[in-house]
Amino acid sequence: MDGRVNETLEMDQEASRRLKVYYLASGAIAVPGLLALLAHPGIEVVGIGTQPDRPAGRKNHLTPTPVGAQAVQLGLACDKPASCNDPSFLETLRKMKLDAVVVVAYGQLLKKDLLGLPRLGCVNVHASLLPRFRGASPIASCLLAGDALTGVTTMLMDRGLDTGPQLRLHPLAVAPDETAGSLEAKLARLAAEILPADLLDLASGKLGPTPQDSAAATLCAKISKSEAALDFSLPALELERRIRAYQPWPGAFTYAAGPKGRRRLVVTAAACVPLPPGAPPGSVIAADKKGIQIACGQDALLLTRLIPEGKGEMSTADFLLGFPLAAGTVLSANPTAEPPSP
RNA sequence: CGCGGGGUGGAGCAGCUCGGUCAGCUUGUCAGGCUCAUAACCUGAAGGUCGCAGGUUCAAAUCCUGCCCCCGCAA
Repeated sequence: MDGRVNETLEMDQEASRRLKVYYLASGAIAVPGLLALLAHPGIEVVGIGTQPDRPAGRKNHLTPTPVGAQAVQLGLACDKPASCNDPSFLETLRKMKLDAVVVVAYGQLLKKDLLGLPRLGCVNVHASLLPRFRGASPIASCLLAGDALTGVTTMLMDRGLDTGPQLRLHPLAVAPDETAGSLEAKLARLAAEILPADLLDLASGKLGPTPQDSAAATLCAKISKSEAALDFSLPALELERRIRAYQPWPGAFTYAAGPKGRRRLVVTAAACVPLPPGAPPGSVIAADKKGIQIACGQDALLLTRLIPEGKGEMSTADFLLGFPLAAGTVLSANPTAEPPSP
């Protein structure tokens, strides 16, 4: 390549000072960070790696990860190793003489050889204030817990799951109506803002790793779809948090019986309203322009927006115009039988 | 070729199996009325190429073919 010659000539200039990083990431939350690094004059992104394309979507077509898709859009090459610990992939990285590997929502564990490969190590951006919510679902977990504050943490990776020494914590306030989707977008933006500086500060020695307080650590597991079934025997407060935490995925849902049979409803917005105990959980207290009010284990949940199966998102008021729900109807997460089932 | 639902006045739906007063219902908008007042009630009005393009037919929202878009499941 001709470019390489020029690069060499300018080595003594800024080129030699540019931090050479490899970006290893998959999820949407990692996309703004990639763009930020690409745009930063002090950083050279020498490669991008992501998880292999997987069958996804309604046609089960092979689909790239959000990061992979972004790379295509930018016209950049993108590695998709089946495993990032494969010797052949490690060899590719070694040749790049990397200062750092940046890992954001990648989805694979990095093993010892890879962790020790870059000069400065592997830097991870995690979507919580560590050591709280180590693991796979920090964003949803934060909403489920009702935390008012979360953020992103940069850390040097070690062999544990989000256990490496932290570099910096960057807090972010959680809005009362925050959903996993909105929070992810905010955290992605925050990550993009702070990532270049944290990397450069690490390189210059301005920033050093601090061990996490493991005693205060909490773990969060991957979300399973079954969690998204609304169990109205729980308190309304709890359910309202779930609706936000599981939005847009997997989508908190229930079923309602209508003229055409049971219909799956994904609830996208709801509010808690006080209700004296007594009504059976899941029963409709009222269904009007304000929404569908449903009795819960404690208080009631006012559903205000939902996605009926096969339709787009709509307000419950609109939904009711074409799907009348009488007070007393019982909603259940069980798709087949009536509530009193085996 | 993973399974399935849907695109009908601004919004949510019915009608499609058995083509022909079916362009209907609820809601919203506007006007008028009732009322101390109203998100309540009554009367009236405006507003639609029935997703797009072909085809069959005397006649298609309704049957046939192709395409576009949206959504639930699964992954």
